[in-house]
Amino acid sequence: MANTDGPTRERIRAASYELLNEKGLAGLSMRALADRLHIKAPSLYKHIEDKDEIIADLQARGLQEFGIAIRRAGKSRRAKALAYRGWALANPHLYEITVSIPLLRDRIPAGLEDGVTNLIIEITGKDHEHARAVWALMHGLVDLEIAGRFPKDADLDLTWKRAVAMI
Amino acid sequence: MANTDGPTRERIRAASYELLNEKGLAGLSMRALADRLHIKAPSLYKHIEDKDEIIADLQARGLQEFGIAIRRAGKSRRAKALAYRGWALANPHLYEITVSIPLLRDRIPAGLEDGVTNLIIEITGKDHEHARAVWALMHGLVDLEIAGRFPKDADLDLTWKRAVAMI
DNA sequence: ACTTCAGGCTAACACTGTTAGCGAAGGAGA
DNA sequence: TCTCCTTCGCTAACAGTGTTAGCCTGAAGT
Repeated sequence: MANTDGPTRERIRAASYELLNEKGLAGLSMRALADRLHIKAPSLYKHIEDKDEIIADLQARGLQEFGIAIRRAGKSRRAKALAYRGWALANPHLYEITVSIPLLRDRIPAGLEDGVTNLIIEITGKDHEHARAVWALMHGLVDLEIAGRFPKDADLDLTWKRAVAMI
Repeated sequence: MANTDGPTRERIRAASYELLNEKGLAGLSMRALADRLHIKAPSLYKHIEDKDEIIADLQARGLQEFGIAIRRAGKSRRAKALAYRGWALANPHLYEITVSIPLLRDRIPAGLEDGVTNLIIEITGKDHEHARAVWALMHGLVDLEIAGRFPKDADLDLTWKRAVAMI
């Protein structure tokens, strides 16, 4: 029987977190992960079900840490918005894994996604439709910035200032 | 010598366009592409350099068709915004290939990316910073919608109405 | 008729996630 | 202590990915 909750499993989770942050989503392969733990890739499957379990775990950690960062930020909409950008740029791979591949809803703790969504709604203080637009605005800015879609000489600080003013 | 501009190359381009729209980015493999042309995968390399050439070609077509759709829309900001959403939802895979993987700038026609960027700036009629925020807003809305991040019961028509009002 | 070459082909390589099955180490019970 | 069973490593392998090397055939040019 596979050990799905032992100390090795915890080490796998920790190593995958490091690997993601260092090498990005594309660098997160089962063999690279196994190398880091000085075991062979197939041995990972004695402790976890499949790669999606690792993905889901990282998505959950991403959502959680993101939520904490937003909560910690100052109360003003401006502070929250800058915290959004700041966290995403500081953790681009963690941000990527939560937004640019399908969210494995069945395998992350219930309520986690809603918790983050509600957090954004609280920030705006208005209705859900407005909150979604604000969320989309911040997500779009970060996504385009990380993807390098804005020209190098773009003044993104100023762009964010304008964006916050639009809210 | 490889034939890099013959009729077969044109057929490869056409087939890759179909394949992308039918099966999505994940379904666009060299072997699947070759199957559609009734040849074997390695034979593709007699006509093209590598897969990135196909990706770049599709990104260029995406940008071009997107630009046309936006230009054709009514002059109002609202009409333009709805055209943005409409085109992206009607061509999700083409939209995806232009925004969710790195844009192969060195391999798409010069000026194409700037053309689309300028188009968005024209829509807002304001400065670049404002235009970028508007672009991010629309991109974010579409990206989150395609990724299924909004709840099923979300009224996205209304969300877009609010978003347009924010512009 | 001879040569050249475009454009197919198969075999293979390095990579991906994953499964089957083997073997050694350690603990539990007689 | 002997035996048994579980845990947890391992290698070999499979199907998939993009890609390269090298072979062969048919057609076109001189």
